[in-house]
Amino acid sequence: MIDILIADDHTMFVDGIESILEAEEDIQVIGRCYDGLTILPFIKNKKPDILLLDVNLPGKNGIEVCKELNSKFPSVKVLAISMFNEESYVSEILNNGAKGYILKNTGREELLLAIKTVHSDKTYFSKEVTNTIMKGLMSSRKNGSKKTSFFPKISRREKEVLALIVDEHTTQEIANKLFISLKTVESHRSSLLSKLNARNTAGLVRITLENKLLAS
Amino acid sequence: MIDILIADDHTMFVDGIESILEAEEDIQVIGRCYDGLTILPFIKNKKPDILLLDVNLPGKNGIEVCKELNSKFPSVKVLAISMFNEESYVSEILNNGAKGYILKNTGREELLLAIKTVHSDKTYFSKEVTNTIMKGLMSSRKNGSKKTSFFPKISRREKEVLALIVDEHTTQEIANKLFISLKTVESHRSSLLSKLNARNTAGLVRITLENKLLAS
DNA sequence: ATATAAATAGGGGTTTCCCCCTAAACACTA
DNA sequence: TAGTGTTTAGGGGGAAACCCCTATTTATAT
Repeated sequence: MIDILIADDHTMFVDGIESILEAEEDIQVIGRCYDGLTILPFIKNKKPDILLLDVNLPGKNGIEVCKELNSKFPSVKVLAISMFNEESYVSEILNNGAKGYILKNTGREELLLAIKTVHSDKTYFSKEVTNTIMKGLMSSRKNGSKKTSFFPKISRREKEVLALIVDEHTTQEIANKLFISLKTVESHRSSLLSKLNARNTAGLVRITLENKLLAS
Repeated sequence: MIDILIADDHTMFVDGIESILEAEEDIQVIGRCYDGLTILPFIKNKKPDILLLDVNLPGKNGIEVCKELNSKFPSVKVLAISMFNEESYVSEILNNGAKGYILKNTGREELLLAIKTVHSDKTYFSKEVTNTIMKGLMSSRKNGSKKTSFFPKISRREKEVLALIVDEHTTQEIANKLFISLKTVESHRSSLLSKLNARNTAGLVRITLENKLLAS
């Protein structure tokens, strides 16, 4: 019997997966989480064999959850599920211990196959995801991993600054709000300009919104 | 018996809804479409009572489908389903004949209620969606405008300047590009700031992208 | 344990943005 | 034809952004 915990904020989707899995005799859904914060407390009580984990979760996103899980409860295998076939998501959650990654547009059969594969301690990636990873690898080899649509990690503080910039605050206002010096904020701004490959504030805002860099 | 056609590109999601609806005796899923292009041909053959329509569809998006459907097959009632609780989506698809709008994070019970409500020729909106619409209405009343956006008209030249600002060009560069004086561009910038009620360039870009002011 | 990255902060300088003001030429339209 | 809005353009000034540089302290990861 494979015990499964589903974590996704879309109730309808959770219901759907559950309905699919109900038909399977050797699979059992032992819990549902609708945000990132309730996952770890749940796992402290009951240990599922597999966590079906949405990458984009409110509260605490899937990547962080996966990271913590991997260090605290490494016996729980994570199968990541996402709407988005984006190289950044895929590589990041894989680097944090996920055993598989499938998209929400994969069917019933593939879902079951993925669960069983991951349960037998192998890794599973759907075909589209594999392609994406390969493309990502290839482009990073070509350009030395700089230019193409993938951004270096933006730190926690940089994100805070970025959010305030997008929200029309000036550097001085941001400094006051975060209780740090004007120069420090300027420092973060300049890191952001370079990391996001932007020329000015306009670019910072555009790139942030177009790539949903603050979503989570 | 209520005949239903599901249109969503996420197979797993379609399977899920189908599993939920299977348990209902008076509801029958008569078809599935995984993109926008196959919906109308399907409906020419079999006429469902209700179309569960994802707003974001590949091929042809939900709004266009809804529009065509409303003129060609007005007997088919559209219940829109979306990941996103965004005012623009909601109002647009409602203006094109959808009878209801629910989010993908609504549960099994609400899905069934929505289907039955729409089938009895009434409209159904989930609570979150209702809130969004109300907010949209209120903000548009505040600034007193005509249709979709609640901003004063932006002139042709202003739009050109705005587009270049969003594209990270400086005032001087814009002046060169448009063969006008620096001061003229500054003049346009200042009109834009005041018309869009922005404090600075960051706000200009954010408001432009969030309201899709350059889409047209 | 020791690189590596992040967060902090400063000096000093240039460029760009934003604001105030005015004002002419043109185009639409009531 | 008078009025409204658009596009053009200027002077002058202050604030903000951007750029170069260095440098310390503190997490984090290998």
